[in-house]
Amino acid sequence: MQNTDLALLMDRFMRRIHFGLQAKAHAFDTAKVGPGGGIVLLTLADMGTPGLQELTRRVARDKSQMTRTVRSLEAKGLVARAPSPDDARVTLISLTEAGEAVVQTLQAAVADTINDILAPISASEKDALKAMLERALLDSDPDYGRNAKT
Amino acid sequence: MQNTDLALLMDRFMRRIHFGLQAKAHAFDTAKVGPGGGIVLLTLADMGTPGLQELTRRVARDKSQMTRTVRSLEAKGLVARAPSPDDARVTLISLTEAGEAVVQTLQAAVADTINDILAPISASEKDALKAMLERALLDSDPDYGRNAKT
DNA sequence: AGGTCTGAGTAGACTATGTCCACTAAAGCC
DNA sequence: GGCTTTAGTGGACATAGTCTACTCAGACCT
Repeated sequence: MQNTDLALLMDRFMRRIHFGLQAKAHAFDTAKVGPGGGIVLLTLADMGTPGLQELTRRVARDKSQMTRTVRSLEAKGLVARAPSPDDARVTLISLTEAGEAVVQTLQAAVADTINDILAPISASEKDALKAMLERALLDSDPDYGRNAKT
Repeated sequence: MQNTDLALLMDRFMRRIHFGLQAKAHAFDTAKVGPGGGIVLLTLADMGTPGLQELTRRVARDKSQMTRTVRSLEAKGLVARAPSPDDARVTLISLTEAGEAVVQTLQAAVADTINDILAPISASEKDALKAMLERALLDSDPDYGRNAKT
């Protein structure tokens, strides 16, 4: 019943990744994107060309913060923003060529770090782990969105 | 090879927990301990009476930040600090009665939230998940598992 | 039409965390 | 005794998180 420690384990796991990446950041974070920007870029690679809100919900961060993060990425030439043709309120965000390139290095670095940490875990277990998390997250994507006020 | 998305999944998972807890924080965070303090308290419940550095390593946070977090918890009467009899440099940190009580509520709230999210995952899978993370962390972290409280 | 409401995005202000680095003091070691 | 290491503290600064308020475009009326 004590699932509490699962949260602690995950927290430690995330930090482990964080430090692992940080240790070799100089080698790949050429665009000086930082953790926040990195997550956004990777997510973007996964989503295609979402609106800012979709993106915000996916990475579960605050609207206004996402505005700022995206702006900083735009300033670095890694993402582009364009008004949606369907709805003039939404801004579509997409990776630029340069952004794609950065994503490649990021993915390599992250995969590398994770593989280090997950070394004692077999490939099939890794898949199971991933599938589990996917299933849990897919199931309910409720509006824990701040500002959602729905 | 694409283990990158595992990191993204975990990140989302953690945030889900975070927001889940935040949503009902008013109901249990009577001591207004916040996420940072909460993790420390829970870890403390798990470790017993570690020195500040052991604790710092376990939660993988910065030394000086831990000093501050612990001080704020001490100010709230949730933890106590005492010089180690063995080594005058180390300060041992322990939960007070009040701290234990808070830990109880925290654990209940966290377990509750996690169970919500992990609803589509069977109990045995949860165990497997936990075991996997434990194994991965144990392997590369010499500090893990020490001072386990009876 | 005009009026009102909702949803997307931006901006500001403030708090909390994270990160770096310099510093004191007690051990530990020749 | 001097020299090096280790635990903890404090300061300064950067990044991320939170909350509120605002603009503007669609949607939905009648």
